[in-house]
Amino acid sequence: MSDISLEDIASLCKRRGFIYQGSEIYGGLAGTWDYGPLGVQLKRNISNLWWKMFVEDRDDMYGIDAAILMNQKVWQASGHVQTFTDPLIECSNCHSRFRVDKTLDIKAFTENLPKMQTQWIEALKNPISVDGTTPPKEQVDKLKDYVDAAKRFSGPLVAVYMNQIAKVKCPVCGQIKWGEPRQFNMMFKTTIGPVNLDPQISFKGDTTFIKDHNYTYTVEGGDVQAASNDEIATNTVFLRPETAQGIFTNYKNVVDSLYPDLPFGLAQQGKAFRNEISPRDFVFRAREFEQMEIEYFVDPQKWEEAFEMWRERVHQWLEALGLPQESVHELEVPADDLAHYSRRTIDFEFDYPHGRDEILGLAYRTNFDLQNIQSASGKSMEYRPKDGSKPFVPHVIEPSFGVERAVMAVLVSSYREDEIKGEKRTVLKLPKHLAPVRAAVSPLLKNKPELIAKAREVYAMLHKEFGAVMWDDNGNIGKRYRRQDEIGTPSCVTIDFQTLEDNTVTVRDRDTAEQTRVAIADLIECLN
RNA sequence: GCGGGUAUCGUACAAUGGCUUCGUAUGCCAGCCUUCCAAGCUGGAGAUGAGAGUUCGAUUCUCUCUACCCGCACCA
Repeated sequence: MSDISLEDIASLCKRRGFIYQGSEIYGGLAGTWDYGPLGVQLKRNISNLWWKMFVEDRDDMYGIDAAILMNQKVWQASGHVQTFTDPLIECSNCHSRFRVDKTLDIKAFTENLPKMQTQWIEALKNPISVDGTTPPKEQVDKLKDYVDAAKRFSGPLVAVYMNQIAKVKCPVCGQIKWGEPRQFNMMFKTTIGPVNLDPQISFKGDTTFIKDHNYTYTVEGGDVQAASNDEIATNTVFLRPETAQGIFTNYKNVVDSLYPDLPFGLAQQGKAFRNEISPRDFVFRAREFEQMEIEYFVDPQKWEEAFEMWRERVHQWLEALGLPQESVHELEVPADDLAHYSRRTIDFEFDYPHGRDEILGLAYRTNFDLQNIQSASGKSMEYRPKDGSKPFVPHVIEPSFGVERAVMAVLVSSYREDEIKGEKRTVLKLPKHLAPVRAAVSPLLKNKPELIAKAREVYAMLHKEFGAVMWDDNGNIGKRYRRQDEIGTPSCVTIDFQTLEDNTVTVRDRDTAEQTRVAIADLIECLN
């Protein structure tokens, strides 16, 4: 990538009304971003293009728009509740998971930690094993992992990780094969209805049980103790961490109402929320973001051809965004890194200023989600082929897109600093179909009423045709061109004295700075 | 979450324990001027992220918080 920095982009975005820090006036809120007039137009142009390419232009695709708030069972069935809880460690042997801070005694390790870290770091500098030979690479790498983990986690987490060395056994299987401790819960929680309802009180012997929405208390001899805050209250709902589940939960509705031929897909655009530990890199990783997702339902025998079809479509999409081919990379996720539900995944990556990073994903999710819904709801997710052959639960190919990541990639790849006649300029070479302002209309001079009047006519005409057309009579003509360059306006239309005589205008091109004389009658066609 | 850095008009930078509380450029607003690539003139609005502390006095020193950037980690 070039030497464009994220700060250059962020600065331009703020200065020209694309993107602002969320809640900025109150000091901001980490991981949130607000779109200004130009930003929202750019973003919409991108998501509208997506909708057109993947829904409207296809016979096998249908749109839906599910609620953000969904029954908590959605997230229980999908596995999100289970895996998105407090810091956990997993036993790699029996896959039991434990609350790091509750399950294990950690005092001894905490005390020994600094010493152990020092020893490890020293050992890494000169990796020689007890018998004087160089240890195998895997062993050294493993040791590096330990040190990384030690640096990464503080307090109880580190301590638990130390258990690997300190021979604390898994309470379930007795083995010592702990994975890394992890913070799992990334779902935002909220509550439906009033929270402080009257608690239910019951008695048994000398003990009083008080249960309200979030806690069960036991009262013995005057002490009240929280006995459990682990269970999810019935009025708890989660903000969706992905839009995909809104599609899966409506699969049956769509089949029942439209009965599309297989294969078919459902598409959805919408906000999703993740409580990221550290939002980063401008809008790349935010706590509130927008996804565009497709679940494409297929006969399990035919998943590979569908996968290849989408892989090709994804490339067409990236091309339509105007991203340079050399900045886009496919990363085949290795089998042992695949999510448990996936049998194949390709991450599509883009060269952002902060490094190569994921812009979208393409995953074969098998029938994992529909199967889960079927078991959890007790309702059949089977598809009955119209030829009378045996019903089955369809498998799924999932292309998943992040809107902000697309916006950012488009901005990055169109941002240029070049020169016109020895003067520096900043220009966004946005594809014409994405530019927030399609064209700007200017009277050559601001103090000549006849020019203004004519320019207003032209502006009205173009505004009616394209909508996103800007009137600009600020400063002199050169300034206006530069201003429009900076926001990526592809064409500037200028009304001069010749216009008054022959009804032609000059159209100035953003990229070449060349001007052509065009009859007003041909203008719309010319700008198209 | 860990470590490092930053925070001054919209933007990019400057300066200062006080004196009239802050300069420059650009942008912005009003007016004039201007016949195609950031010309010029006049006038104007606009800032020390938030909160505490030290001090006679803090934008400046200290602490806390918040946000962003960089390096890790995380990204199911």
